[in-house]
Amino acid sequence: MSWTDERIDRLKAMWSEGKTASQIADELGGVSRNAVIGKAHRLGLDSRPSPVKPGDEKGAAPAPAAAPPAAEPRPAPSKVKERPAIAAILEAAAPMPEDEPRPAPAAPAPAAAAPGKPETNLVYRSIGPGGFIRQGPGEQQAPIPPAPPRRLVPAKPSPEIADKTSLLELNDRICKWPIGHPGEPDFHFCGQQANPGYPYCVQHCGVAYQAQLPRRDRRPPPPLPYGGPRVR
DNA sequence: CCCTGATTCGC
DNA sequence: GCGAATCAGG
Repeated sequence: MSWTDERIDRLKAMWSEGKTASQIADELGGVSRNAVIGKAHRLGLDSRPSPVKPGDEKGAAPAPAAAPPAAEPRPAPSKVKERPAIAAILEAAAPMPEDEPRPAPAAPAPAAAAPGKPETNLVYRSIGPGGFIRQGPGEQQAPIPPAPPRRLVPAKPSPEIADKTSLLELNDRICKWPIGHPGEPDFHFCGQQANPGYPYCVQHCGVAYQAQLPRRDRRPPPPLPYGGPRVR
């Protein structure tokens, strides 16, 4: 597999959505997690919290009196990873200056919502059975770093069709909107009268067909063929 | 062990 | 440019 423009776009999108490299690799298919990470870096996508990158490092506060070891050149190719003795000494010698101006603990934490600013525009776009979120074409990264609190709900069919509509009962006149997840005991379909010409009822058409933003080259919409997060 | 992302380096 | 191998933290 090669990195076509299309695949690169998808990579960028998913990367900025916060998908893990593994997820992205899975959805793109044909590439490994490493390939995704490698590509992301080559593209200059912003790096994400990595377990191995604490952020800052030494240099910010060198040991007070101790020595500036002046970047010891990597010595022998020995397999020794660190020398515990040295590490311990450095650690002990650096009693953490901590002269930073601490914010007063009494400072109120208004958190997300500033008083004068009512949340103007929510960016939730849609949550279909796949539960995906769309945003304007211009917006590159999701303004929702914390995972959206979406959670699929039991979603009962209306009382009139309390008896579940099974796969075998589907025809082109009834809504085929899936309720639940395939394989689960109560998985069934909406079963309402379908919106003529569409596979779903009016309500579910409203969910399934979002107003398409003016987009010249249409991107394949959701990476999720079906499914969404399983609710357990 | 599993997961994660970062980096290296031969191709 | 690509990505497997490797590293290293959670």
